[in-house]
Amino acid sequence: MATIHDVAKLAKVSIATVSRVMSGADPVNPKTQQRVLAAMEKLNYRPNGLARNLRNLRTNVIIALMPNIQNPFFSEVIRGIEDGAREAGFHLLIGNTDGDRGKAKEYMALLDESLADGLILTTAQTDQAFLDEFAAHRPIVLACEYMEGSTIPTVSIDNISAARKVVKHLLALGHRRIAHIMGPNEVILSRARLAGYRQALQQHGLEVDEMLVQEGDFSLDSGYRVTRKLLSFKRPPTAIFAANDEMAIGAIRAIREHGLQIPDDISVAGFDDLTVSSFVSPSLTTIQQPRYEIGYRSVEMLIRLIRSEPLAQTQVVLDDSLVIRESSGVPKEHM
Amino acid sequence: MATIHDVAKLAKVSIATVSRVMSGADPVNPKTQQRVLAAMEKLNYRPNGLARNLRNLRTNVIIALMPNIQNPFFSEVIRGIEDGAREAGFHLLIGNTDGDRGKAKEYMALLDESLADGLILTTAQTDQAFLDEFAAHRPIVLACEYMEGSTIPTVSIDNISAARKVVKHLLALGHRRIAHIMGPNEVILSRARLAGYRQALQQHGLEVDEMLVQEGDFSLDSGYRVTRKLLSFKRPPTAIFAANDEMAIGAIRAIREHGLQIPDDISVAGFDDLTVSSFVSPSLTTIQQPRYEIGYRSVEMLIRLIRSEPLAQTQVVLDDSLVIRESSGVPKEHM
DNA sequence: ATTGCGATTGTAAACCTTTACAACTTTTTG
DNA sequence: CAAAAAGTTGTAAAGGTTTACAATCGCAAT
Repeated sequence: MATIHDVAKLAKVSIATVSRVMSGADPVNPKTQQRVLAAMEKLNYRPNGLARNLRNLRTNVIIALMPNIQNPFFSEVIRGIEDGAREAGFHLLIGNTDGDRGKAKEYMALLDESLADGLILTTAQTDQAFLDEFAAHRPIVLACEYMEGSTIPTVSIDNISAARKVVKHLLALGHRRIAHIMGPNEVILSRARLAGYRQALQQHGLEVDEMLVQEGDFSLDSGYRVTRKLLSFKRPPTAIFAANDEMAIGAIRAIREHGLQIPDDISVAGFDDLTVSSFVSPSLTTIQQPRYEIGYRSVEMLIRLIRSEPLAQTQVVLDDSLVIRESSGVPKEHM
Repeated sequence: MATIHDVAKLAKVSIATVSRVMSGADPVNPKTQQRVLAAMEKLNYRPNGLARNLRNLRTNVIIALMPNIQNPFFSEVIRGIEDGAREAGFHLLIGNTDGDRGKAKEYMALLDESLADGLILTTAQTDQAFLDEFAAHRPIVLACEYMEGSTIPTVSIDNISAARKVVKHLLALGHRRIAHIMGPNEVILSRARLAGYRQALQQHGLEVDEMLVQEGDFSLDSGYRVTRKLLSFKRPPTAIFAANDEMAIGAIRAIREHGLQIPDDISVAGFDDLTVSSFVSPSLTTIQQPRYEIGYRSVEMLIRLIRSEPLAQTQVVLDDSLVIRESSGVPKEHM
């Protein structure tokens, strides 16, 4: 591999001049520049990024941590992050934590080893004190989740009000026995959506039947299993609100296998509006959230942090919207 | 940030000794070691990875390039890659190309800038000559796709025979007008699956009706659109074989909207066996391929290449299997 | 006492850039 | 024509490691 010294020697200039030709920061005599460019071409010279990074103490790498790449929700967020990163000249390192805090910490350590410039967390398991401490001295942005009482810059929707919106929709259709399939309890997001569910019922003067709140893990399969359980009750729910679309699709499968019609016998609503949700049958009532934009805005903020530029806003809340499709309808007794 | 010099000074040793304590390669007097460890602890020392990488001319980063992170097929492959990489102490940089060759080349350039040690391509657009040349001097593995006549190490299934298997299944059920929704023609994989489709028909003594071969782009939506077109024909097909599950799910939607029953009026088969494919209604007949293993084996090979270790095999072909579910059945006229 | 050896540690170069500063050349100005 | 300014280039240090090689020390063997 040719180095800058080889180029300098061939072009009969100093290495400083070669560097200047590359960066374009300082003026270089056009003739000299030509010689240098010719030499670089001839030697097929490629600057060594490691040396450059060491000198600059910058890597132009940002890390995005997510609990599960497989979840299509996150892959759209990633797209936003990746596009934003690209535009600013950053590369994206993706870390899959599988919800494992140890893995997450491994990735976080890369910041301290100068192997990455910043970090985006798409799900904070609740080690809030640790996280706050960590974020105090390092560029970090929290995407998708809002952490009560934290000062970490955040981009998300208002999960509580969004969940409330879904449940109110079901209430307005006439449902009274509405179940909730929540995500893992240790995920902040899950608890926020559950809170919205409770609020809607309470505002409607209804008690929450704790039997109707069941925990899943955001996977298709968990939605399927939990729904079978719900259907086995003496008084099964007339509507199910799942904390994400995947679990809702699992629920749909379980309901159909049970010989019931959607939405005639039972309504289903999800959360996230995955692309597939408008293609499944019945198509899914759900909350559309600006996943791409969440990613894009997060990385924008992160890069400002990295550059020590001031943030206009430290907590960004984006709009969501309820998308009503075939899976939710008036309950039977009301028809 | 404390450096190795600070640690050395505090522990009253040379930087070489500190380095030795970290690497554990050379022997160090236990007492000295204790002093050094204490100093590191006290200063909260973290070695600078950039400096280490520059010195070693290694980054421990590998890049995985894919056309589309959003495709759930790839996210499972990524998991395999990521796990394999982690186990070997490598980090994974994910590059989304959007099928754009320019973006792909940008990522590939990172190898020449010493910012990554190796590359896994999950889809080769056909710039075969360029790719062969590029791979000749750099650690590269091709995952998912087999490139005819290339010497680039590859891990994949036999797409031709797998596609043949699907079509033979449909033929065995009695179908004669079988459509194929292929992937983008410039993707090798798409052409392989098309080839399998043709072979199966020919081996059965049937002509290929070129009207029944339509091109999609692997997205749900393209499957939907193409199917509407197929259904508008005077003599629509009695079965549709889509080159991936997403297009198949799009096809199902279009067929239902058209008021037809699956599989009574028309059968559908996909390719990939996404998790969601067993949850949609009707559940999908498809080809199961070992996505995780493809990723895992690819990275294994790549790391051997990076370490200049010999490869036992340069072209690995893994097993696939046909999964028959609800979406395929006997055509009407045969019932 | 001398020699030799193993164990341990230190010195200094190398990895390849970027950039502050100095130096030199050419042009402009009075 | 001298002096100042502008334009161009070079020198050398710095960024933080790893490691080949040399040096030192203690101790056993002769």
